[in-house]
Amino acid sequence: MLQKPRGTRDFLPEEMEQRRSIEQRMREVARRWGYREVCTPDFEHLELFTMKSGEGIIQEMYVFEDKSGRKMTLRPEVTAAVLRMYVNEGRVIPKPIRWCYFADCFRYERPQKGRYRQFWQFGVELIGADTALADAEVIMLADDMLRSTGVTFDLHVGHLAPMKHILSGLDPGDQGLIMACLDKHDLEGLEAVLAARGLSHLAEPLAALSGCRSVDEVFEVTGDVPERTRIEETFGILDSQGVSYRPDFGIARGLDYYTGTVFEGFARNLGAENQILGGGAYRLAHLFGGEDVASCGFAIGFDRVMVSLGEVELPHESVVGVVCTPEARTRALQVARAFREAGIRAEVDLMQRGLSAQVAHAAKTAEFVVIVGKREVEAGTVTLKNLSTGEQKEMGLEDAIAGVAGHGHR
RNA sequence: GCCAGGGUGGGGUAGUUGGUUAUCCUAAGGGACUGUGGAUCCCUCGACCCGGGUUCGAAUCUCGGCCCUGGCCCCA
Repeated sequence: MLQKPRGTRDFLPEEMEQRRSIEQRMREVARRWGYREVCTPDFEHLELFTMKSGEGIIQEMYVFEDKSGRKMTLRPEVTAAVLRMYVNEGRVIPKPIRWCYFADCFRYERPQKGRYRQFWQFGVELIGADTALADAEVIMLADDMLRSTGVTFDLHVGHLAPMKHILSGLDPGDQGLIMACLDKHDLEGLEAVLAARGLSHLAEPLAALSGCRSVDEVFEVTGDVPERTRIEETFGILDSQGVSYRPDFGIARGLDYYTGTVFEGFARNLGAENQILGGGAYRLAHLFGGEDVASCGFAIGFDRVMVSLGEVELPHESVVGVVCTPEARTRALQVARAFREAGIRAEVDLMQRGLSAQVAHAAKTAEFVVIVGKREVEAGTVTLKNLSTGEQKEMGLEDAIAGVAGHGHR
């Protein structure tokens, strides 16, 4: 049998309905905050992503040549494309620009729990507002959106300036190593790296920074930094609005293009792949030929949210099985149409089953059965049977529709 | 890329000192049953991940690959 490609999934209707339901909650939150949906191509010029993230990412993307020999790739993320779109056609739009997207992305990596080669991200980008409130809004939106799904998570918020201040003057390679240790809160590894480079005097401030649980403590470690006022204002807004988060000034990994505020979210009940949110303030537009513009955004790992949530309860939907005898088929199709026009899901037998088998089948898949046979055709009625109670009654079509509509939601 | 554990009908499983036609449950289709229920009974459909090796004989042993699961690395 032909297998699906590695790291991809098929979704049966039951799972799709759950996914759409959670997606809809996220969309609704984005809408309320004024973030309008955009869509970019599933594939882009390879250059778009190498410009943003370097040549090293090529091995982790689905790269191909099109028939004209252009280097293309399936998108591994959406932010670069949104900023390209902004540079291409968004520059004349009044600022700030609030955009969101829900899109599948592709990365050629080893699959594991919560990590797939095709996966979905729900993200937002706020473009053109360079204020503390802009950063805070995006964080509050991320928090609101994750809460709407019901996922249990921890929100970490930080800023890159304090760490960069301590590390200023070191060579970039060493900075990277040190930041990786801090990001993992690996203090032993940190000490080893520092000792090997004769930088042991940095161990104490870096460890202190990693342990900071409030903004005040950060500046006790670093002293004044130019970004201090902005940082204090951002965190102050979050505090004033009762956002539940943990200050984390060790956030550092994989964030080369972030410029200031950074934040991450972690699902509490997932294993190794538990990060469900990543975002921050960045500047990218200049890479794609635009004027430099401040932006802030995030992406939610939709599939991980779904793994974390497990089974999602869906609203009840009444289903009607329309059952008929052969001579009543024309009338039965009219009856089914009338139910559908009233917004009720109605299904007819396609298998030429006998009446008994039709009812038995409906009992597996529906709450109601509407029987249309010779008797009903002659009387101009239908028989409505409630399959959960077993009650049945012959009545007019309008009454039957009202009876079903009054039963469930939707 | 690294480590570990796994792959038997659509789903779940039994079966490995190598030995007939591979077990059971479930789902699906049909029938018993031509105007009324998921029961019952009967029938049908349907699997040893792929390839090489050892052997008279491989689901079982062996090698390679593919895929899945958990962890590491990475994570734009």
